[in-house]
Amino acid sequence: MALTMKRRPVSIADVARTARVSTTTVSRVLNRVPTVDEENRRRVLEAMRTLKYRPNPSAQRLAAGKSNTIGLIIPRYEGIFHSYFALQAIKGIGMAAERLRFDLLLHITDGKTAPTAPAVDGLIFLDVYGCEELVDRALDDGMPAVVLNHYLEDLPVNCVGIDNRTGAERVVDYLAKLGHREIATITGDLKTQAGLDRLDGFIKAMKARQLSVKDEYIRHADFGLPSARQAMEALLKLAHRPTAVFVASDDMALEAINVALAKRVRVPEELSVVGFDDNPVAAQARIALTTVRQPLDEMGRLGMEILLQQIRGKKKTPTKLLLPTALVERQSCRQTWLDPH
Amino acid sequence: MALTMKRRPVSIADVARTARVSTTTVSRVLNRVPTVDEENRRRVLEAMRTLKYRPNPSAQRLAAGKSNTIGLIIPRYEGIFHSYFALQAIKGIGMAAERLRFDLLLHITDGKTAPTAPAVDGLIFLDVYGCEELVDRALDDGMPAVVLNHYLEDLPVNCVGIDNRTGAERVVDYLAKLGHREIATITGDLKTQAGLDRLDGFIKAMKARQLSVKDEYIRHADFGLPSARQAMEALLKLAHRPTAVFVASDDMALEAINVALAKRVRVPEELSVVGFDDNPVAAQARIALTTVRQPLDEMGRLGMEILLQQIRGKKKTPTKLLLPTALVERQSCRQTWLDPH
DNA sequence: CTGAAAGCGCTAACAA
DNA sequence: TTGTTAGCGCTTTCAG
Repeated sequence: MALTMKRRPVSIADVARTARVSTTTVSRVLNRVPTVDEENRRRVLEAMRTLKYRPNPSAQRLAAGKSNTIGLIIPRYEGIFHSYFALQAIKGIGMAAERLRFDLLLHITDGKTAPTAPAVDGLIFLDVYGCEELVDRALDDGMPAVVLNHYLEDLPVNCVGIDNRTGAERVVDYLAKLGHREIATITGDLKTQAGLDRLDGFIKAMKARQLSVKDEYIRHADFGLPSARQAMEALLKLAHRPTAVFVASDDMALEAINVALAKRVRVPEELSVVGFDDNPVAAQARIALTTVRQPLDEMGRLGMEILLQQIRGKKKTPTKLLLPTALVERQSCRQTWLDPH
Repeated sequence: MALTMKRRPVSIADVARTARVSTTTVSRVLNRVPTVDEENRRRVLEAMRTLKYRPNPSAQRLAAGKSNTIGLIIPRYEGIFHSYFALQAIKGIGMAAERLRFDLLLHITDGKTAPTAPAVDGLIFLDVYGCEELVDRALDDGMPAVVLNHYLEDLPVNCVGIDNRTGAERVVDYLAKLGHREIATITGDLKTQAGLDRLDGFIKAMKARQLSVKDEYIRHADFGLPSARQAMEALLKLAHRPTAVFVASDDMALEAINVALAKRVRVPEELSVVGFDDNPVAAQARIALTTVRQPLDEMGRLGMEILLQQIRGKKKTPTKLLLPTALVERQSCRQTWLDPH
C-alpha cells in the first residue's frame, strides 16, 4: 500500500456510485429531504461510512447560495479580554451555533474591518464599544446583525443586554427588607452602560422606598480595584457610616470587603455588601458574596437565535431584549436589627 | 429606483465586463499575481470599487481546493471559561489568523466532535484537556494540528506550552537573592501540567541552591480560593514560619495575602509572596503582586504560525515549544535582612 | 501578459 | 421517489 499516495478526497459522486444512486439522492439524504426510499437511504448512509465521506462545505455553500456562517465580532479593546462576560457569551454563542448548524467565523476587530457578504450571513457583536462604525455599516449593507451586552436605544438593530437597572433595584429591595436604610453605593465606570444603569437603578429604587440618597453615599469608581479601594476607604471614614454598600461589580465588592476587614469593620455584621455579576470568585471568596447573577451564556444563545430569525426573514423589526437578573443570596449581608455580637 | 429589488450579488464576471478584461485577469489581480499590465490592474481595481465587489470565499475555496480555514477547538469544561488564559490565547490566535489571511472556525467541543477536512485545513486546540481523543483522531487523519498550553511529550503533535518549570525556578532564584531560605509553596492542582511543573521547578531550584524543602512547607491546593486559604492558614500556624511563599497562581496568591493580613502578618515585611500568571488583578491589588508573566497571546500567535507551516508542508517533524516566562517584580516581596520596622 | 475553457463538489429545477 | 442537467463563482491549466 502506498501510504504516501495523495488520494483525491471522496466526493458525493463516489458515494453515489457506491450506493448505486444518483448524486441528487445522496444530496437528499445529506439534507434530510424526507422523500427518499428507505432502502436507498440506508445504502447511501453505508457508502458514506465506508468511504469516510465528508461533505465539502464550500461546495455546499456555493451551490446553495448561502454561507451558513455567522461572523462573531470581538472588539479589540483590552478590557474585553479581561472580562468574565466575554467568554461566557462566546460559550453561549458557540453552543447555539452548533445546535443551529451554523458556522462561527471569529473576527477580532480594530473597529475598521468586519466580514461582509457573501462570507457571512450575519454578524454578532460581542459588544458595541469601538464597533459603532461597523454596526452602522452592517445596517447600511442590510447585513443582519445583533449587538450583545448593550442596549442601543436609537439604532434599528437587534440588541440583547442585561437589565442592569432592575438588577440594582433588586439589591435595594433586598437590603431594605433586611432593615437597611443607610445604603451607599460604589459605582462602576459611568461611561459604560452597565455602570450608568446600575447607578440609575439604585437611585430610583432608593427613592421609590423613600430612602434618602446622600451624596456622600454615592462613591464613583471605574470597575478598577484601586478606585474601589479609595471609594470604600472614603465610605469608612464618614462620621455616619452606611450599614450596607451596593458595589457595581464583584471584583470591586471583594476588594471593598478586604478594605473593610483590614480596617476591622466586620462583614456582614457591621457592614453588608452586595456585588454584581456573579463572577465565580464571588462564590469562592472568604465571605461568600451576595450578588446579582446575569444570564451571560443565555445572552449569547438568544443573540444567535434572534440573528437567525432575521436571516431567515422571519423578523423584520429589530428585537430588543433586556435579560432579567437574579439576586444570589450568600454570606455578605445581614439584618440590621441583629445584635452584631 | 427599486430599493426593494433583490439584486444578484456582483461576481467576478461583472467586474471583468466592466473593466473590459477576462475573468482570469480579475482573478489574477485578486490573487496578487504580478504578471498583470499596470493599466489593466488599475481598471480592475476601479471596477471592483465602483461595483462594491466582494469575492465569494466559498467559490474561491472550492476552486482552489483548500479551505483556508483553521478550526479553533475550545474544550467545553467549565474551567476554561473562567480562565484568563483562554481569552488571551484566543486574542493571539485571532490576530495571527487575520494577518495570515486565514479564517477561524470557532468550535466549542464536548470532546466528541471537531471539524474535519475539507471544512478546515488544520486544528488548533486551546487546551488538550477533554480533547485527547480528538487529538488522536486528527493525527490519524493526517490533519495538521497544534495543541496549546500543554506539552505532550509522547505524541507526535505540535505543542506550544509555557515553561512552568523554569518560571518556578526564577521565583526561587529571586527569593534566594533577597536572602530567603525558608521558602514554602502552595501548589496548584497537581493533576494539571501547570500545577505539577510549577511544583517540580520549585523543588528542583530549591535543591540546586541547597535549600531545604521541608514537607510542611509544601501545601497542596487546587487553584481554587478555598484550598489556597486553607494552605495559607496551615502555613501560618507553623511553629517555624517560612519567610516567603511561592503560590502557583495569582488568584491564590492574592487570597493567601488576604489570609496573612487578616492574621496580622504583614506582607511583604514579615512574609514575601510570589504568584504565577501575571493576571491583571495582580498588578491592581492592594499589595501589588510580584509574579511570573506568561506570554499567552504569543502562545496563540505561535500556535497559528506553526500550524500554518505544517499545512504548507514546510515542517514535517512536530514542533515542540516551551515559551519563556519573566519575573515581574512588584511590591509583595522584601529582603529578609531588612528590619521589618 | 492575456483569455478560453474545464472543472472544483454540490444543489435545485425540472422532467420522468 | 428518482435522475438529468445546469449552474453557483472562482481558479487554473494551456495555448496564444
